[in-house]
Amino acid sequence: MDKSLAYAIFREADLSEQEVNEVSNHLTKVNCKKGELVIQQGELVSCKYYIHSGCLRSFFIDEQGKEHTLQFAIKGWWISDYPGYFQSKPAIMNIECIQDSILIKMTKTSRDHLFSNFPKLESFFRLKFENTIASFQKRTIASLSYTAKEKYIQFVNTYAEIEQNVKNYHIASYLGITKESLSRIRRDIAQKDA
Amino acid sequence: MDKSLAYAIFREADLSEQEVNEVSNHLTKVNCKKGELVIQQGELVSCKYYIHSGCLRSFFIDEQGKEHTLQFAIKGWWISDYPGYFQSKPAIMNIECIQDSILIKMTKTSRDHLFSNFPKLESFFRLKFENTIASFQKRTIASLSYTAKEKYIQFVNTYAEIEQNVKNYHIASYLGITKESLSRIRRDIAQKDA
DNA sequence: CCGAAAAGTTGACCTATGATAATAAATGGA
DNA sequence: TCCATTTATTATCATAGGTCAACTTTTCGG
Repeated sequence: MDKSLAYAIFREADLSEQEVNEVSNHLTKVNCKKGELVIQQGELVSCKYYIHSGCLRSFFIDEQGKEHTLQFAIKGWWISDYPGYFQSKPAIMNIECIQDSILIKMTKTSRDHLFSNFPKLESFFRLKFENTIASFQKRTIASLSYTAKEKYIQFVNTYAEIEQNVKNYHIASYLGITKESLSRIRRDIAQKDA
Repeated sequence: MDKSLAYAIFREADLSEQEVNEVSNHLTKVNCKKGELVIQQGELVSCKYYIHSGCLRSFFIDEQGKEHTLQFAIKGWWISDYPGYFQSKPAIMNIECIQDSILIKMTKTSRDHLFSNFPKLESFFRLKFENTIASFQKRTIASLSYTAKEKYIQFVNTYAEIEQNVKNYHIASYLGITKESLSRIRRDIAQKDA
């Protein structure tokens, strides 16, 4: 894959030219159309994806057939079904392209190979993981203590860029409420502002 | 600190005797009484703790003064305020000893030092982080799609050992419901079983 | 072993959010 | 540009879980 892309993705890892070359060989560029699923519930998870452009979401479908959005990912983020990816198991969620996107794919095999050869890369991802964990703790706090309205306001403030790229019913399913409830919340907010 | 303890904590890291010695110098054993707070909301977070014995929980207090439990930790687990720990910032939560415990404390400084000298340790924690992230994704799924009753049943099944060590109102606050609701759920389950 | 404090339960009532259904508005392909 | 489809809104009614308050049971220090 194009070296300049690899360089951009791992900028903070401060790789040498030699290292960038090697890493590039393990990455694949993937064009993905709106609506495509790059990971499907039940299928073995073998990759994670870096979003070069576009927008994706991970969601799962419960027994009643309802969708629940776990995560959105935009430019610069990584996304995968982590329980499946880390343990090479079937996905418990789907990952859907919600806008035409350009993705950089990294297989688990490549990753393991790179980790053992380039400690810098392992550090790079360890740092990413730390941020992910901190975010999850914050989201858990929000989910335990905020009302639906507060969650929505926080979401909009924290992820303004994402908010502009996704449907309201996706946001609702991320917040754990129905699209109708979100609609009421939005009306309340609009009224108060007026 | 006692080398055999360090050896046990990092068993999977497969450290050499030399490495165990070095690591030991960076760990401190702490005895902690039931009720003590090892981390307090608002104070700078400088350590994470390994639980050698006993039980702890992390929780935060919202604006209405209500407690929300984020995590429990028993023998073999690590606990900290991660947003604070990773970024050396003030804690957004409290960490309380809910049983007399023996903890092994690792400062951020020690950790950073050890990571740069022992890649094995960085791998060790990277793996832990992966498991943590996978667990968080699963918890998020539960919190988005399960009823209170289902969450409780899953909790008991997943964390039987913890369930025996903590108060019901702690479990309620972990599940995001009131102690009264949990009480009713438990009655329902008991009735069905009878 | 006792009594106070902590933990758990129960009942009556309330409220935020869900369910359903109808409608309105926005979007996008021919 | 138009129409079909998708998305968003609104209204009505239902319900899971919250609130408050009284009461019971358990725990634990003296």
